[in-house]
Amino acid sequence: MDKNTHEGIRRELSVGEIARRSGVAVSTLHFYETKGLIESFRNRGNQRRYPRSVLRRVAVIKVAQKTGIPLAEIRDALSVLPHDRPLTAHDWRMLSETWKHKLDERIASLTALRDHLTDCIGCGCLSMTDCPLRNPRDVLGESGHGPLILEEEADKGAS
Amino acid sequence: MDKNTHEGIRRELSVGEIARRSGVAVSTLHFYETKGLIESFRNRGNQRRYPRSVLRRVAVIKVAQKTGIPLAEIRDALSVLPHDRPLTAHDWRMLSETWKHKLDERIASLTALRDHLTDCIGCGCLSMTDCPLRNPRDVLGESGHGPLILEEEADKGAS
DNA sequence: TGTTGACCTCAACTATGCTTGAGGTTCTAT
DNA sequence: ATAGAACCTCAAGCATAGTTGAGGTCAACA
Repeated sequence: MDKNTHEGIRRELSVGEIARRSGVAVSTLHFYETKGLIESFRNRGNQRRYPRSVLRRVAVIKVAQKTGIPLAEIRDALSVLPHDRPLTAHDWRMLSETWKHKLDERIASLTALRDHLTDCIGCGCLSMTDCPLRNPRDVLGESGHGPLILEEEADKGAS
Repeated sequence: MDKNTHEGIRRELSVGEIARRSGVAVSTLHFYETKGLIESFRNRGNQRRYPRSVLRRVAVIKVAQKTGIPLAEIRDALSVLPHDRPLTAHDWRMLSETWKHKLDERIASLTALRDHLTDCIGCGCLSMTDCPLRNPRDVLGESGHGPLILEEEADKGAS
């Protein structure tokens, strides 16, 4: 009677239910699974079944994404936590504090950029040597491609 | 004598020179050209030549990118400006003010997110209905995919 | 029992922002 | 004149974050 059908107390949720409850597409859940962010087991018909804890996990993933953390990093952060038990308050504190720091850094970078931009709206120099907007040292190390060789607009002699 | 060779007064720069002076790769300049962000003319051997004004243009592109503006939008913003004359102080003020506003918004979003995160570090609820972190209304409309249908964790009856 | 919706896999496609490589040409210095 | 650097085009590849579609199976309700 009412074990895993109709409505009732279900500990196992299907992919469609997770999708509806978490607000992400079914294809995204499949995708997250291939990337190791979430896990499922299968029922005898090979359909995915999830423990309720995956709902929390997906919620955490979405929050982390909003802060700008790439999926691979989210996966690594979550990888220390077992898939089959809900995240504890402690787990969440660890994760959210780490991510908050990163977010703080991102905000600081963008704020610095904005301040430079504000200063430079009046001047418009964009000099590679002088303008803080052009200086790659302080603002946003978003791509780790190593230092660019920045030769300068050294020939000021052009008429 | 010394017209376009060796060193001297060159108004026309090759792609390699632009790359060195602006700090972007040659391939990137080609790419920007295909995307309509910059333009070049050709010498009689079919090699690209650029007016010096493209240096400023590339500088502006890089700054805009740092603020998180996608290339297509940068292209549109720059499209109203002629390629063959340097950006004026006025041009720059228009562009940088627009971008500053967007940057302000981004910062505001991220700051709101961080504040929610700070609040939620202690609670860890992540409730879809109650938690500001889960509420999609205020934070970061980064993807314009339309509103998600967010059904809720409505069955609180699970043991 | 039958139909229909939900599910399965796997490959291919989207978009952004480039880089890399092959195969060939041009420029510049000596 | 010739070597080598710099340039050309075009196609393919990479990384991120997914979506879409084809072809087929399963589950749940009537």
